Amino acid sequence: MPELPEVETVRRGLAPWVEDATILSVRLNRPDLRFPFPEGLAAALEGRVVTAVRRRAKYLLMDLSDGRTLLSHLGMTGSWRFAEHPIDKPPRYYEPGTEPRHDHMIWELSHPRHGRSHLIYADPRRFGFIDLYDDVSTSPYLQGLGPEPLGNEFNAAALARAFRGRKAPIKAALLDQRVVAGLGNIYVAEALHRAHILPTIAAGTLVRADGRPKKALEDLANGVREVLIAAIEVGGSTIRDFRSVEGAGYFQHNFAVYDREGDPCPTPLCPGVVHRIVQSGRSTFFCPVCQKAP
DNA sequence: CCTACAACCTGACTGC
DNA sequence: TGCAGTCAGGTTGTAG
Repeated sequence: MPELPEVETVRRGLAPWVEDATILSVRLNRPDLRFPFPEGLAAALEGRVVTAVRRRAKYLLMDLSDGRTLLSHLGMTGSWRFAEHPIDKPPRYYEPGTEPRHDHMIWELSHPRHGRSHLIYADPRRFGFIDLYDDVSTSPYLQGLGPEPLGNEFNAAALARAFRGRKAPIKAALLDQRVVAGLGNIYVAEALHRAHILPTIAAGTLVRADGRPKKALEDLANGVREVLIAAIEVGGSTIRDFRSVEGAGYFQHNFAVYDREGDPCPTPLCPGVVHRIVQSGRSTFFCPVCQKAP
């Protein structure tokens, strides 16, 4: 899935075209994604205006004119895109026999300035999901999420509070959405490399005995922020099948370590080579020379 | 509290 | 060309 930069890229791509648009019709091509679609989803959406497109962690939130909010998670392979073809006679979405297999939900939109369009949610692996709330802040998915890494509450002190006493490897701890919300396998690897921290060390070793953060945690908080900002600036990463609303992102060309096993470490003057190990079943990429224990 | 692993799915790629 | 095996950006639940 899309991690935070990819979801933010999707949000920015959707917002200008979807905010203020009326959902004229909703077509569901199957009953479920990872979970069943909410009861009466199509009827609940039809006739509503989308008033805002927001993001929290890796969740996309669409506020509706009746006060409800649609929450969507893209899983590993979910995407929102507009139909490429001209919209003439809805609801004839595709030529017979040419319908893409994974276009699971299609909205017909009418926008006061941009006119009509079809917005499609596709998801080959169907790890994504959609839900609808009267008050989205009550959604169990949003409960317990850590701070937004680009918000004011995220800093070294927040990391120190979360990591104090924890023996889990720092890589696993950063993937924990309760610690900081929105990081995934790619950006954890990149942030740890920027901060020159070995992914295998226990998270608690970055906290001083008095509970205050060691210098390395300042570097880590900065590394997280910097890598996310840099990725958002170029539209996120496009690997395998991720696409933003408007097309490809380019951050994959800037990976320092992710999926670069055997490549020279890009840290200036570092003679190291990128290694790959497996931690809790997932690949970790790092440089064993310039990434160290504190 | 911790780790490992399986499960949910399809598609892309590798090696034989 | 085909086929089996492996791996993939996430989350959740289980067992140990």
